[in-house]
Amino acid sequence: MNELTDYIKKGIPLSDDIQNKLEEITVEKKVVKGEIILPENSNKKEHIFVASGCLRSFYKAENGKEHTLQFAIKNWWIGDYMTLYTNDKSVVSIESLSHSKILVIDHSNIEKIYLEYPQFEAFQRRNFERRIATLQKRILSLLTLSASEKYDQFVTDYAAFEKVIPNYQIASYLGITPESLSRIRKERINK
Amino acid sequence: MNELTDYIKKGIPLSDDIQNKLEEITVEKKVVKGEIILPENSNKKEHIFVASGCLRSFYKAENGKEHTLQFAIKNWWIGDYMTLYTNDKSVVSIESLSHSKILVIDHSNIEKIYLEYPQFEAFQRRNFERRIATLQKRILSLLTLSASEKYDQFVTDYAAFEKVIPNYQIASYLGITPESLSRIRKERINK
DNA sequence: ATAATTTCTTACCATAGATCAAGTTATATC
DNA sequence: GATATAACTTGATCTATGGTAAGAAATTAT
Repeated sequence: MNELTDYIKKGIPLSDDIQNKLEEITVEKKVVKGEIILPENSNKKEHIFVASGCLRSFYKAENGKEHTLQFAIKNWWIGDYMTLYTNDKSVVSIESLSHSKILVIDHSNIEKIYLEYPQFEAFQRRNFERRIATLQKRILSLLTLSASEKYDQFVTDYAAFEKVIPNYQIASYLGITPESLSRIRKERINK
Repeated sequence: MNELTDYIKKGIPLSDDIQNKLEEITVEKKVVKGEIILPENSNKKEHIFVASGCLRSFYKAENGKEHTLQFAIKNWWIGDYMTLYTNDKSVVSIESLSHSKILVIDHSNIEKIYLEYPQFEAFQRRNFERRIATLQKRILSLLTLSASEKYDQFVTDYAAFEKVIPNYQIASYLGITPESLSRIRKERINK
């Protein structure tokens, strides 16, 4: 297992001083399963850090179908990056898939911490470099793998969270239908 | 056009002081069409800034097929982020699609500049946030759009570079075959 | 516990896009 | 400018995955 795969599975925990600072200007929030943390079409620009549990961001297409952009597990950040630096309203929704503990930090507040704590800026810069790597890895998967291969990879990378994430959401993350995923899972059992 | 689309089209130019500093520790390099800047299976950890021209990074699958991960145009950064923090050899190749001017900076050198120039750290952190946004936007396209819709979006975002980029590479970026792209282009002409 | 709702499975049919193959046009090389 | 090579097009067929529908299983609410 290389460091990228390791990062995908575990994220990078905050150092104590940064976590303390973040908790100073925000509150660790407990959310329950199904709770919407950021709705679509919101004006909020927020960064969410997952202390425990599991969140997901998803895009709702015009035809009503949901497409999962990201699952965020312990030590991961999640937010609507696509509208962070625009005046547009949020394009994704973020919901909790389990009882979770999260830090919700407004973008303008986080910018203040960057100024105050250069080590946080450095931490995030490296963190973002790894995020770029995982996103590129996913793009390559979408470009090169069959439905069944994508599912294999998902199970490897998100093993611990399979129980929390319903299959239809896994399907929507992989870009396949729930029916196809069901067929793929059947093959696995039979062989 | 929102700021994200704007960023996709133009990138973010370096400020003069950062550009000077980067040129101090590296050299602006001229590369010709077809030149390989970073081969796959290399041990190099390099960041490349495109001053002019067009580069692309691509992954070569076992079956020999090439999958384009990124086109980098003026003011864009390109590199193998997937192996930046691992001991693995580079998984993508980077080549020039035109006569281009680039800055090639070793990862260990760039880390030094981050330490010396906090404003460069801040610049890159924001830059990476936008990168994450564009990558997520592409993932949503791959999840939600038909071949023809993906091509429409590509033409909008990369309009200026259509002439430099051969169609089979556009196809490999969109995750379709050159034959399919050819049929899509035919439809456009007929309507 | 029972009912209501949501998620998952399975079967059958439909289709977007892939593959194969052959020709055409464009680009690079001598 | 002729020739070789690479890129593009077009048609015929194939296939992986999607869509529809209906029932089974699991989860949630009463």
